[in-house]
Amino acid sequence: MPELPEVETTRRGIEPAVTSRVIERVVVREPRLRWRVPDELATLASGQRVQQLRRRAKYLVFDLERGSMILHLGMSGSLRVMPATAAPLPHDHVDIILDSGQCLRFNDPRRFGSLLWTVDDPLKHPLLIRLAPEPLSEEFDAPYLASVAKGRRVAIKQLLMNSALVVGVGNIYASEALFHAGIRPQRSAAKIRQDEFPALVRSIRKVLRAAIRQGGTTLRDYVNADGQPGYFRQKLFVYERAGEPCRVCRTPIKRMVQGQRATYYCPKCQK
DNA sequence: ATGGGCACCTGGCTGC
DNA sequence: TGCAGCCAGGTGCCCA
Repeated sequence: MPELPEVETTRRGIEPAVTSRVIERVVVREPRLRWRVPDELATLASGQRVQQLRRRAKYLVFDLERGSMILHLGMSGSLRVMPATAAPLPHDHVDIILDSGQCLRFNDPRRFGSLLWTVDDPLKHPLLIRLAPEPLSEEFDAPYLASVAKGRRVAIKQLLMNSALVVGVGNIYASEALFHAGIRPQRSAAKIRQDEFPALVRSIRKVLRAAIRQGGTTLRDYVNADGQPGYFRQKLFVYERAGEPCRVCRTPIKRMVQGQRATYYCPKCQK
């Protein structure tokens, strides 16, 4: 599910409810997520005040006084703020119960999400340490993208989804950014011209920022901290629009498969 | 080092 | 109505 805009929307929605609150207890109803939720997490996190809630790529990092929780929403996860007394529904795997009487409830039908614990610098965690720069940071610019694309024979769309090179861009926003940059998804990264990188970087940033403004994209499962969907779906130019007219030139949008993932593009607008 | 394919899991939809 | 088959916002791991 969630790509950077949905994770960032979740972070912003949850932050006011958790920052400076004490975690009273953690209820793990289903520990079998992508990685088993550590048995000791509930005990170690309980009684600790939340110092800050950060996002790194598609991970949420809850920094406590001693240790951090690292949470990933996977494909179908969502995190909501609600009264701790609310009855749990199917796939409500974890509750983080706060001293405010509210809880953060983690729901994830497919269980591709994860909830981990570390007492070290969370950014040095094995899952986070190799992540590329944030696409909305200054570090991510045309010379950077050109340098990581150099000599890479993979398709540019798959390169954009490689978290060692670019983070936060998943299946929706890779297709969307390439549309706005006028680049065909199947072109080899090595064959992107130098003069195309600035437009591609601008498109990635523009699409991610615009999606955050709309509260992300809801296709199926995703809801924000208040249980509301994101509204960026209405602003998608190609994703899940196969056969429909391009919003710019009316040519039917095409669908193809790359690396076992659907890719959408306009055969006329994208070269 | 790079790239391709598989695995993990549940649920919704399509078409026979 | 039932059911097989396909598809879905991610990503670590294994293999060539």
